Amino acid sequence: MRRPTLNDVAAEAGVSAKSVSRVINGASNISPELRRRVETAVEKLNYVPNTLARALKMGIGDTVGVVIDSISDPFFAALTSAVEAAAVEAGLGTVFGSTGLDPAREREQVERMIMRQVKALILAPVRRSHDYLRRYAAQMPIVLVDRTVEGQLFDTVRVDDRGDARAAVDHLLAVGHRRIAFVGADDRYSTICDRLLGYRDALAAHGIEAAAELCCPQPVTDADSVALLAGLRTFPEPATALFAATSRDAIRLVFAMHTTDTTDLALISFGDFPLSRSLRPPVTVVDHDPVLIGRTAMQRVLDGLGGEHGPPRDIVVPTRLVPRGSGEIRPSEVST
Amino acid sequence: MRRPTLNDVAAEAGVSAKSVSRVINGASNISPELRRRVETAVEKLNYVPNTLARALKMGIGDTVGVVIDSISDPFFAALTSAVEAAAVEAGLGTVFGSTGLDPAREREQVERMIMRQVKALILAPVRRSHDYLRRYAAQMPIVLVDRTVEGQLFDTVRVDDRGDARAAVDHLLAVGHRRIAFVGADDRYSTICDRLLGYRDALAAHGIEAAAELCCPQPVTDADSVALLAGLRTFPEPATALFAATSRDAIRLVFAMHTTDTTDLALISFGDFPLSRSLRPPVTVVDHDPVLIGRTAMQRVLDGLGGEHGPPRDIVVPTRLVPRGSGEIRPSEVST
DNA sequence: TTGAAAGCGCTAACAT
DNA sequence: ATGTTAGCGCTTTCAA
Repeated sequence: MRRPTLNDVAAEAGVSAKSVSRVINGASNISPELRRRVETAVEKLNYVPNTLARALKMGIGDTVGVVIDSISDPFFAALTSAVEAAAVEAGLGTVFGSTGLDPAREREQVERMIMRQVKALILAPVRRSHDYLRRYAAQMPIVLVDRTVEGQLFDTVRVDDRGDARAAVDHLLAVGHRRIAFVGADDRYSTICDRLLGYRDALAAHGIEAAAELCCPQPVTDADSVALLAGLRTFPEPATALFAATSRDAIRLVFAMHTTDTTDLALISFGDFPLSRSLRPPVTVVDHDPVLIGRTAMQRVLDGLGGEHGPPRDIVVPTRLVPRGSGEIRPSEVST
Repeated sequence: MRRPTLNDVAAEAGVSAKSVSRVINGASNISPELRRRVETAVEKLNYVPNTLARALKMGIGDTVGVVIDSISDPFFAALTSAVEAAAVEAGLGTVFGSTGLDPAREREQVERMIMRQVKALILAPVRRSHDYLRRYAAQMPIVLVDRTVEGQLFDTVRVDDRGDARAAVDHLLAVGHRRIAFVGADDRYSTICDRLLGYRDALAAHGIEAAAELCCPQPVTDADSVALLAGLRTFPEPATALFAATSRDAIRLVFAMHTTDTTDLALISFGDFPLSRSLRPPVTVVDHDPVLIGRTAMQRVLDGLGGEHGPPRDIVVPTRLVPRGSGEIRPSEVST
């Protein structure tokens, strides 16, 4: 039951511990005879080196920590997967932790990572002060993803939520819509707040006032979605277009629209999703690519590990507005 | 840049290392005065304990390893998330690794886990011999998820792929279909092979021969899906129903069906997916719950850690056939 | 209640 | 080409 150690192997092979270490790590000057004996012993005992001890001795591990909202969120799953792939390529391991959007748990997870001696940290910060993070910034590269924190203290990789949302709403305005609902408002996410600002920017630029009743929180249940949609259509001046703050909101809206046989509302989703092209009409989306963000973040980590020590950079990756049909429905086509 | 150690804290506080250790670990017999001084020093130095050293000393870490195909596969993302949640509750950390379906990489990842002294291992095995795993089974609990390996050597948590697929195909047969296509055949997955067996079981029980041309590999591109669908409908005896081996296949089929305005083919998906209810008709699915599998696997891990040492168990979690419409289309409704 | 010494498994420095 | 010594940061005896 006890795992064999390097010393066990040394004893078995009748050589010194250091010789075993050399063989394991592929040092150059080793007699074939010794190598053979060590390898036999390793095989016999099922020896696997203890990374913990090695990391302890070396002073640092060879893993990067990734702390995100939830691994089951498709956006973060894809981001995380991209980070892992890039890490594997760089010969690094990855350790994940999820915050569940709880600031206390974020800190807990980050400190877990530090305890594990991670070499670098990639973090999707939860809203709140991040002073506690600053002290670790001197010890290792820290790259924020998806969201910023106040003060531009760390490297950040994200999209321009405000500008990209504005562009999407501009698109709806250009088609002729004036009553555009924002669905999925949620204070807990700074990204969503920024998208809301972008939405307002676009309206303001067209001299339209952002009506409070057109700004809706995320529908959570099926009944919610249906009620929300019904509400939006029964105002004196009904909504003719919907801007979904996240693909999750878009998916819920699609459900409600299909349930109620609503096919005459324009819709743009911030974030693509698997079946977006298979709906009728296909859904126009802001393509918000998590893989690109993950890869870029890992690149920054490697730069930092490579000794680059410039000031924190705010890297904004571009998105594309992908018109597919749902965002091009004209208000005149909407039956009121 | 160097991280402060327990000894640094001891020096700062003017006490012994062991006293610091006691405070950190919340030992009982400590004078308030000493505790205060240590806490001050910890705060001042931003000390975070080194888990590696602790784990080394203690002989074992406090994490469980999870090795799966890919974290960006929604099924495994959900499974993994459930494992993580259960682990957090049990005060354990989790380390993930993905295999990308490569047997060599599977072994690499598993050994990485062992090197990190994980306390237990949860693994979605890739097809191939798993003799190498047996030697670790004595050292820690190993629980296989989603797929078995030959010989019933380890605890396993999975669904009855064969039986559940058979039930789904039985459902189509009961509706009256005789030409049912199996879409998504893939030798690399034992689960999919089992589903194919179940498909054949159902047909055989009805005295129907499984036509080779109705067994299709996974469509990979959009063009593939469309061509595949077109092919299935142009046989002398066209397919009237589709059984999708995975939700991924179902999603591709839905895309092809919508692209080609095909609404008169029956479809059942093995595995649910987000928009399944929003399509028209809504998609009938075999509900294959990754969360339940993840939770159950973690439970087995905890049992094993708790010292339970029975023979390996093969735990089969149930699925439900959820009729929503697409699986109830009758062959007479199919225009040929 | 607190501290000193020993050692977990490994490797870098220095022998030999 | 191989072995010896020492110590990474921590905790567990055992003393005081």
